[in-house]
Order: sequence, then C-alpha cells, then structure tokens
Amino acid sequence: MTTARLHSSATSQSSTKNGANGVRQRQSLEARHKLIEATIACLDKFGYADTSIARIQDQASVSRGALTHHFPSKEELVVATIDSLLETLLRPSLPSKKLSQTDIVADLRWLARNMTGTARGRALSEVLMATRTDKKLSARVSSRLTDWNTKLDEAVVGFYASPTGDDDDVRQIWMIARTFMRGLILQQPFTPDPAQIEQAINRFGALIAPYLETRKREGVTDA
Amino acid sequence: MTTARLHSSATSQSSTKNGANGVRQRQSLEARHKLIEATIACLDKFGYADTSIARIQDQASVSRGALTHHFPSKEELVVATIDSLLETLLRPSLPSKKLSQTDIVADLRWLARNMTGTARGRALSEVLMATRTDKKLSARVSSRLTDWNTKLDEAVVGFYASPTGDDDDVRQIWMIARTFMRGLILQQPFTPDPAQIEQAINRFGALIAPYLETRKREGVTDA
DNA sequence: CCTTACAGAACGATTGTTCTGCTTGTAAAG
DNA sequence: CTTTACAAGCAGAACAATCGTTCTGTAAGG
Repeated sequence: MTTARLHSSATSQSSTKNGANGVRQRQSLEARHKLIEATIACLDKFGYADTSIARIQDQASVSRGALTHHFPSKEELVVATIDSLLETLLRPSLPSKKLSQTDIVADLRWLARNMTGTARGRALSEVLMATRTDKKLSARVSSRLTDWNTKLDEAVVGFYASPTGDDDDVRQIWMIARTFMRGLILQQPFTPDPAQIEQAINRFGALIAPYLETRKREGVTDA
Repeated sequence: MTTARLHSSATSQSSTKNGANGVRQRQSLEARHKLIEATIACLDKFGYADTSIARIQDQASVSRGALTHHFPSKEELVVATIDSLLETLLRPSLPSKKLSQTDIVADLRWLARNMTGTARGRALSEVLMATRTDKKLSARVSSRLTDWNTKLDEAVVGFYASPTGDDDDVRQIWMIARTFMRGLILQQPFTPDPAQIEQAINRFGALIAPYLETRKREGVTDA
C-alpha cells in the first residue's frame, strides 16, 4: 500500500537543493520531461478529448509502468504539463529578449504566434478549455493561472505605459489583447484564410496602439 | 442488410414539402430535437471530451436504440447539433430585434452573452475547439462555418457602416469583435472576476466605436 | 540492503457501433 | 371501409476496443 505517490513533484522541479544530481535523479527528470513534452505534442495533435495515456506513452516511447510511476494519475500529468507550459510561455517575455519595446504590432504578432502558432500555445488552449468543465482539474490549476496572469501583467507594465499614466489601463489593454489572441484559435474554423487573420492582428494592433507608450528601458537598450 | 441509414437527414429538417405532417414524422422530429438539445446541454456541462453517447441518451431520456436510429454515429449527432447551434445563434441577430442599432457597447454585450453566457454559445465553443484536431468532423462542418460567418458579416454590414465608407472595414472590425468574444471563454480561467471581464468588454467597445457608424435603418425604427 | 526506477500484465468500467427483435403508423390492394 | 404488407420508429442486448488505474515482478543506483 501507499506505494509511491510521495514524491508528488509539487511545484515544478526539485529546484535549488541537491545541486549535484546523481544518475538516478537525472534519469528521472529526463523521463518526466519526455512525458510532459509528449503530452504537449498529443494535446496539439489530437486535442484534449483524444489525448489518452496510451497515446502519450506511445508518443514518449516510454513504458506504461514508467509513466504511472512518475505520474500516478492522468490528472497529475496534466497538471505538471500545465506548469511546464506556463513556465516556458512566460519566460521568453521576461528577459526582454522578445518584447521589442518599440513596435507594438510586432509584439502582438509575437503574442499571436506564441498562443496559436506553436504546439505549446495550442496545447495550453486545449487544457484551458478543459478546465471550464473539469472542476477537479480547475481546482488544481486555477491559482497557478491567475498568478501567471498577474506576473505577465507586471512584466508588460515594465515595458509599456499609458498616456494617462494609469498602469491599470496598460494591464486592461493587454488583457484584451491576450483575450483576442486566444480567440483566434476559436475563430480560425470560421476564417481559414491566414492572410485575413494576419490583417486582423495588424488592425487590432492599430486599435490599441494609441493607448500604449513605450516605457524608457533602463539597462538593455540593444542599440 | 442495409437496414435503415437511408433517411440520412442530410441538410437540416425535411423543410417545405409534405406540409401536412403525419404522427410518425412529428414524433421523429421531436426525438431529434430532444437529442440535439441534450447534446448541447452535455457539451456545456461536461465539455466535448466527456460528452459520451451514454450521457446524451441519459440527458435526453431516450433509449439507446432511438438515439442510434436517428443518428447512426456520434459524428452525425454532432454535425446536426452544430447546424442547430449555428441556426439559433444567427437568427436573433437578423430580424433586427436584438441588435440595438444605437449603442455599440450594448450590441457587444449581447454578443458576449451569446457566446459565453449561454449554454448554446459555450457548446459551440466546445465543438469549435474539437474541430481543430478532429479532421473528419472539420471536413463535415467547415463549409457551414464559413458560410455562417459570411452571412453574419452581411447582417452586420446592414446595421453598421464605416466612416471611411468601406464595408470591408466593418466586416473586419466585427470579425475582431467576435474573435475577442470567443477568447473570453479561454481567458476566464485567468481572470475569474466577472466585473473585470465586463470592464474589458466595455473598454473593447470604446476601442472599436470610433470606427463604426450606425446605418440609417429603413423600415423598423421601433420609435 | 533497501528504496527508487521501471516493465508489463490484469482490472473493471466505459467507449461507440452493430445487431436482433418488437411495435406501430401508413399506404396500397381488395 | 377493411385488410394486408411493409418500412419506420424504437427498445435493448451484445460487441470488440479502449479508457485510466492497480497490481506484481525485476533491475539497479545509493
């Protein structure tokens, strides 16, 4: 009884302590990573409804036993996958490498690509839709989602300012922008023409541009 | 062999011909309607992934035999449900009863309610997400979706005009609006506060309002 | 030596589909 | 109008396939 289940993985990886990893732990983390990546690939390819454990273990080329060892239930695997998705989708925007701090439309295009143009973005959309009805899953991840949203808001405020001086205005504009980008996935069946989608993105950028000002960047100016 | 399967139901109901319906046909249409409504309810309550035939027949209080008689496969039932959703979601906007032709923000609120505030709107979002990965389903409904989108565009052009005089601009603005509304479903897990959602809708209305003019309505003025 | 990492069989439950009957509306034949 | 025949409407069992989980057994790092 009680078998495994104690490692739980909790919040992200084992982080700081135990810096010098043994062979054991390294392989374990490798397997976990492979399974999470496989889950993302399946969510993107098959959608949430048809993402089964069998398909994931097939995609990851991992035995059923290994999978259930690392993730004793499907829910655990999905939660870990969401964690991974949030982390990688946030990171590139924080180190100022991606947000171009000059062209709002370029930033929007990057946002669109991140949300609908990559496997990770589409996979996240799949699980977001699932959380609407799956209350058990929703309870597990809702706080992480709101936290992530807040963190993203703060990052954006670091890059942009409102002509009115109200930072909440910047947050609202970018919340609207993110909502619009997410909607693209659901709008695509109606508007299959990629050119039309891109035009809409550009136009949307023009709509919000007057309400955003580039904030003076200290440090990295890249010039 | 060949049993049933020939009635097929094809495009929507039997329509015009055979105006004086017999008892037989009436009951049949009733059963079909009950099943479609049950499917919508299940999609809303359980999501696409957990909407099984067993659950649908339970929700509809209909025997398994009756269900398979009317819809020989799950795909048929889903396609018929999509047809029903598109029809009822388009109708109220056409007869000029709902679009208020005066307050753009009010129209947007109606749009938001239609897409995220009703069971039918949420059910449609579920199947839209499913069509992304289910190519068989996508092939069955994609033309209906694009047609519906075009029809909606034309209806909107009847209500609004662009200051530039370009109708395509109206179409683009409203396509952006619909995309934004659809995105609300996916943004809600990040932003659970309904007040914040409503503020965003109002703000979005303010963003697009300068680019839309009320067209003079001939006929019904309601005053 | 003992716990972790993994392999794979076995589990009952549920999936969507197919099939066999029974009832009954309906329309043609008498 | 009655009779007869046939297909439509429906009920429910049976189907193989797949679902997610649990279990037993083996290998190896610490």
